[in-house]
Amino acid sequence: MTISIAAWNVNSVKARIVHMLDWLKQDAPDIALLQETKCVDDAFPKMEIEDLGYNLALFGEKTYNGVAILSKFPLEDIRRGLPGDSGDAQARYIEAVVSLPRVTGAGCRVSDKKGIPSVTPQALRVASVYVPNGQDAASEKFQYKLRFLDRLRAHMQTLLAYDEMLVIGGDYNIAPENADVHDPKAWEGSVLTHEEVRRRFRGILHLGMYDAGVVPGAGCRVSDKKAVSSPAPLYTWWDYRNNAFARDDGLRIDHLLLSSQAADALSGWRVEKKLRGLDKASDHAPVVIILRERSEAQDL
DNA sequence: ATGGTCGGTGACCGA
Repeated sequence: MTISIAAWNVNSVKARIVHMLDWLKQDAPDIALLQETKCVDDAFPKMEIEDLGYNLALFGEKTYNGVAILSKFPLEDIRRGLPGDSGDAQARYIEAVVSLPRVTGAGCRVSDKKGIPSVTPQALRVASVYVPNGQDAASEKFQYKLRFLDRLRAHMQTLLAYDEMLVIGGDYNIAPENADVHDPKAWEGSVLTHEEVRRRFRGILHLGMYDAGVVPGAGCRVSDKKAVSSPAPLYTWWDYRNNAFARDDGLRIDHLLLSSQAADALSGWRVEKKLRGLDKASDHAPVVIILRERSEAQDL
């Protein structure tokens, strides 16, 4: 059994509802981490999504930001807001524990010798994060971005101490390396490539979070156990302006960061680029990872 | 609608 987890900045859930429902039907990710839903929870199109078999955890606000978790499995221990600044009212972080059904053996046993049912929960914690863009390196918004990243790092440190499968996905608004940028020179000094945000991204990796989009020394992971030796850059965001998508003038700024326990289960990573090419597309494409569930043999 | 283009909002702001 595998589990797919997607991160997607939808740029308004209401403007994207048709694309989103098509995607949820066709791609059917088990878990979807959404950003920039841009609506209050009461206005979120819950029913259409629930009808596709998803449980929802929402943290929205009017006009700006807004994050959500969609899950085919039950969600528990839902927490809204990133710790570290009680005065921060922006809806940019939500996390939850996903109860995974874990079928032991070949899946045909009803119970083990103690009579415990064969389907036992396995903890997976997920979070959807929308890191501030920062606007301009000289602006107050950029300082907020840096403080937010410091808080995110501190919170990740807390979560990593739980020693469980952890996936924090979303729009980080950071292109970690020049290889993640179509034209690094043109983006030099921008808030997406700024050395101060790249330092903080590296600081997060140093804690022990793994970037699912990177195989050390090999570039991007494209599918199960097939790392390409000289991969084409795989971007996740293309500006609406300047015909950027047609020129593939993009950046990789959406990421799924994994604890080692989750990274051990990672078997695939891909960008759903076709969604960016549709009419009325979001400016971001979904990023999807595949986790394979632990087998009994690996537990021993 | 401050250049380009979006989306939400409400007579611009944020990305």
